[in-house]
Amino acid sequence: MALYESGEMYLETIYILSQRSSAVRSVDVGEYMGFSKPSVSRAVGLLKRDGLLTADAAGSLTLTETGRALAERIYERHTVLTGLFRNLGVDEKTAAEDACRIEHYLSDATFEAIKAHMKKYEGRV
Amino acid sequence: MALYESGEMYLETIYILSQRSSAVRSVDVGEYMGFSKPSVSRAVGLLKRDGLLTADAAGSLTLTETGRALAERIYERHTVLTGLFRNLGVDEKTAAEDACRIEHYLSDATFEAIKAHMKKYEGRV
DNA sequence: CATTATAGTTAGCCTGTGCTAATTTGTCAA
DNA sequence: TTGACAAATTAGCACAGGCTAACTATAATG
Repeated sequence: MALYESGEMYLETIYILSQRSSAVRSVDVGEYMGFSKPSVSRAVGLLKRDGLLTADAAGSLTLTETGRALAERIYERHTVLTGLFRNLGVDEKTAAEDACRIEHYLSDATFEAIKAHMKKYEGRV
Repeated sequence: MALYESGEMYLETIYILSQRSSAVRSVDVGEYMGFSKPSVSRAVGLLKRDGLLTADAAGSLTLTETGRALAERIYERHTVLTGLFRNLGVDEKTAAEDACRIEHYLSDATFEAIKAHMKKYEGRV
């Protein structure tokens, strides 16, 4: 049950939308990500199959413990990396876009090193 | 003629091998990257079609101006990113592996910011 | 000369992940 | 009740980029 970039992006999106709204449906995920309904439908089906989320009768999506943990992991990477790039002088939008692309590919070791570095400099520019 | 991660990796590999050896053949590229001969054959064919490299009768591969420029761009990203991670305390191997994965996904803006930062601290740990 | 090893290509398969078209399902208003 | 819209699904396509199997072509060696 390997999780690829795509799956991580869906989890992260559902996690973010869950914090803004009481109910997250597939159609909301598709709109946020700019993907078609069938693409979301399949992706959600795979995540469901892999035990990372559940859907109630109304189509409202809820991350499982495992799913939420994975989503939080990616989301933390997203925020820390965005912060790193911002600190280096990159504009907010570009920083977030770059973080979004590379957040899936960093090893734990490297991410932890970046995080430690950011912590050390937090509060300063 | 969009160049994807795969194409960039092949160019970078050919560039690296070219600096170590007088002649680089497809089989050398495959061995270095751990890919099969047919995979290399197709990739090289695409790069040839796109004007990024040429092959002589003996099968020796040479990057064109455009191809070499692209390879150097990626290789620079590789070295700078590896240096960044090393500076943060990541071991050489992991730093290089991570650099290898994300070097394709950074915007120019973010990479230039990282490079400027590295330059500022060069000579120090 | 015949055999064998090496290099490259062709054909075709698999998986991930997007898409459109068409269909089902469910709710809500005329 | 029925017609319409919104949400979701199914079927099937495209493309990137790996793979194996099998073939060809060339070079080296007994």
